[in-house]
Amino acid sequence: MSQGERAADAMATRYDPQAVEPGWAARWVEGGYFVADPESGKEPYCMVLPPPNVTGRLHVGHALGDTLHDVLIRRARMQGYETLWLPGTDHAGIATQVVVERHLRAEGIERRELGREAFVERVWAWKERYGGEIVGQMQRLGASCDWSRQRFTMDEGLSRAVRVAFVRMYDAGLIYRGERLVNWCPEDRTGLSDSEVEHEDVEGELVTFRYPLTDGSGGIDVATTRVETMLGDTGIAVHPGDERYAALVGTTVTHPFDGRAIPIVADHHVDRDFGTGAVKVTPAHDPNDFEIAQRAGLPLMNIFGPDASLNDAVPEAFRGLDRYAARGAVRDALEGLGVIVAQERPYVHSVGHCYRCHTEIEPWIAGLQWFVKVSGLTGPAKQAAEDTRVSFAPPRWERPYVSWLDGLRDWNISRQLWWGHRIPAWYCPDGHVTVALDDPSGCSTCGAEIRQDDDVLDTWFSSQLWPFSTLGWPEDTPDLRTFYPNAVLVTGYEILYLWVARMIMAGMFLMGDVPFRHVVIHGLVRDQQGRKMSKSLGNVIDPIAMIDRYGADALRFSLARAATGGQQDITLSEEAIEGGRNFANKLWNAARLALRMFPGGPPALPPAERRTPAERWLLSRHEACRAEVEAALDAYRFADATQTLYRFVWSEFCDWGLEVEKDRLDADAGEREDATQVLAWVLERTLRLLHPTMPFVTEELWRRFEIPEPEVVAVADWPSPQPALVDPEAERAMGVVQDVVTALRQFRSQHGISPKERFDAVAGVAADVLDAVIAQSEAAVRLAGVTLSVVDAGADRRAGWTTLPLPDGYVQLPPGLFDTGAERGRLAKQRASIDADLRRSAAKLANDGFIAKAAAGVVAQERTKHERLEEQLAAIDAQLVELD
RNA sequence: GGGCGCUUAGCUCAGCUGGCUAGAGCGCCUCCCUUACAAGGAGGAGGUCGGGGGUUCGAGUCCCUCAGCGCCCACCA
Repeated sequence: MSQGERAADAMATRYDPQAVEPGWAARWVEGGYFVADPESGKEPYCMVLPPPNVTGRLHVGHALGDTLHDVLIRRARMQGYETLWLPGTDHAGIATQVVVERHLRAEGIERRELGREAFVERVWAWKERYGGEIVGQMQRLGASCDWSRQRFTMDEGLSRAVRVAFVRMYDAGLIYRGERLVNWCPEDRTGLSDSEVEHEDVEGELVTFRYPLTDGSGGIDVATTRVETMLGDTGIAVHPGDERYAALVGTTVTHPFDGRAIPIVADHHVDRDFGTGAVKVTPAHDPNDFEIAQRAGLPLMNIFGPDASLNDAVPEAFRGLDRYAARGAVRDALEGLGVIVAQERPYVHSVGHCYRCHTEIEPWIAGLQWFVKVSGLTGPAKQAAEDTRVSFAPPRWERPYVSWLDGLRDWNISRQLWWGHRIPAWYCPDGHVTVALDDPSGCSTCGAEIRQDDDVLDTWFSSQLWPFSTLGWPEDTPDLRTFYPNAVLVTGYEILYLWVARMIMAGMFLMGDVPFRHVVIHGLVRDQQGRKMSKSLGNVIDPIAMIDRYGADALRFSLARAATGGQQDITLSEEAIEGGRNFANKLWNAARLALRMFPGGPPALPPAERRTPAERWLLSRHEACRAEVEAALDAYRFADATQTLYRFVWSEFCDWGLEVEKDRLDADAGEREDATQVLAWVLERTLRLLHPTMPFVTEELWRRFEIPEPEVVAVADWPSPQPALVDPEAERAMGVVQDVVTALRQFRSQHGISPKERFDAVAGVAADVLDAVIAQSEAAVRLAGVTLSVVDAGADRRAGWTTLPLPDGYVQLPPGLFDTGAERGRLAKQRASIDADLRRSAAKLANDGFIAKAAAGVVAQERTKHERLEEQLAAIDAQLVELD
């Protein structure tokens, strides 16, 4: 008994992922296969992991992204690139702060009581304790990251990068400080950038009420969805060209609650046709009103505190009310005054919400904030896409990217949080600003004592540096020199603006080059009904539970197969993952059979003249599969690549290749060895093609080949093209064998003939495939359960036998095997179908336009088809006559 | 208001530059525990390709239009 025999015999009838996956995950890391060497001289291929929140756990969206990354990087590694997939985590300012705050509150500890320093310490402790979880989960998934290069957005190097970026942008005039209305989240108590605000339609109420003119000559009607803000109105605006109000511009109205005189101003922003054509202006709580006020010189009147309750600027009766209570109170008060003109309800309008806690955003003056001046950054970022230095897959994402840049407004980067990169700006009592790389000891202007800005930077400010800060920037490191720009960025479309666009802007400005050459955009994972996965719906698929149940390969397979670029999102179900598990098992068992007699070592194909037609067919099909996988992955068509492999393994290698070769595996030594080598050769290469998608099972099976070098398939060569294996003749011959077998099986099934019952059959095949079909007839005999003779289709047919027409030949069966009536019915049905096709074909050929205009090949093909159908029809008719 | 995507079998989806009889997985029906695999094998049923119009010899595929679903962007008082 050879070694190979023992290995195969030792294989269980079922593949058990749990038994093999942890071992390989550990072995890969121990072997250092994923550790990049910037000095290797090989062509680089680098990707950075979109950093998950440091406190996060792996969800199925991560699993999708990680799988696609891993498919690309594992293939690139096998292709001989110097690969680096750099992992890490994000400090995720608001999200993490809120989590820790909530946790502390449960212990009865309030953040503010704790104080800034102590609180930040607590967050660090939290991070140390729970931070690494997602890394372990990614390893279970098989992610081939270079774990030795793991980074965190707040580690020392990256914090330095943030400072350098800030200072450089400041020095270049791209960062400034200003007082503006910001998107304030009253729950998280911080300002947000425009990108962090999610607009949603909300049912509200449009109230129209009347402001009395100060001179007592009447009133002016204004409409609003937020009546409570009238407490902070400092103006009324009308369109400059609106004749209805022209005479009133320059006069004032009187505020009904506090008697303030409020000027009526003209502004082009006002839409004459909306409502009454007059707008109340609340500059401190509405971005448009803020701008109108700037233009008209109206004062700001802040009526809310940080929690969005009314402050002391409003009449006493309203103080302390939160904004929703205030809305009702003010409306009632107006009602009491009898000045409400109309109430439209429900009135649907769009309202901004915090992307973290979903609280309604309150436009608010939060003091001086830092902004990134985007006008200096968008141009190169746009240009990079337009001249395809950055390309998108699918390409349709380029347009939204460009138009987002076009409409971009300055980016508010100040966050009123404690967890994050503190803004490197210091202020002295005289108001001088010091921005410095290293903590300064005094004001850079006057030397006075200074105090650092209390705020931290937007999390995305550090994220935008990720493709180069993780490589060592601002130091000029070997990693940075070798791996920047990254080859590919893989991410979901939901952070195209938040993250991708900003990395490109930052990369162009700070590095002078794009951060990555290709952006691969994937969708959201939804459940089978297309619903978003959510805890409340109970439809969340937990990737770790799936790995426990079906194995990581099964999960990866199902995700890769679902990742079709066509539609926006993908659907996933547990059944789909089960399908992946079944496939891994199929592969396992195929190997169990194919390697039964395999002696070990690199498989070697026997010389061409010793290969059977079926073997030549299998090799040809394998090469076609290889080429298709290659093309699909080059184009980031993950689903196509996966599906192609699935089809080849299951429907070709297993269903026909192995089935036909079984005979030879049982034959005597020479034949058996040849067959074993062919199957092993194909299987071994197929494992390599499959490895990026299903790394564990392929590694486990590949090991059984006992190939001395390399030690793992993870670093084996990616299969190279084998054009010499393309063999159309063998494909045609094997096609005929398949047709013969299938026709016989159909016949058997349709007539309820037991699989155990053997009968005679004659296959008539074209002269040019005759020898090849004869060579495979033994297999055909076994697969169809008949005693088969193969003859030239041109020879005389057996009288009295039933003829089953094939696309390319026929099969004959002896009489008396079946019920005549049933066979007549079967033939009649078949005849109808063929007749319909024949008519369609005839009509086409009778069409002069078709003959004249269609490509010659198409016409010739149609003629061949027509002839074939005619022959088939004739055969059936003869058959029917015979039966009568 | 602007833009994008989707609508193909009971379900989830493929169908590239228009051209064999529109495919796959799951589900369903029949038969089979045949020594690689019952997480399997063999066979089968099931589709007016959302509606309408057009271009073309020929349309699931290209164009127009209508309808429905989903998403993104927008200063919708």
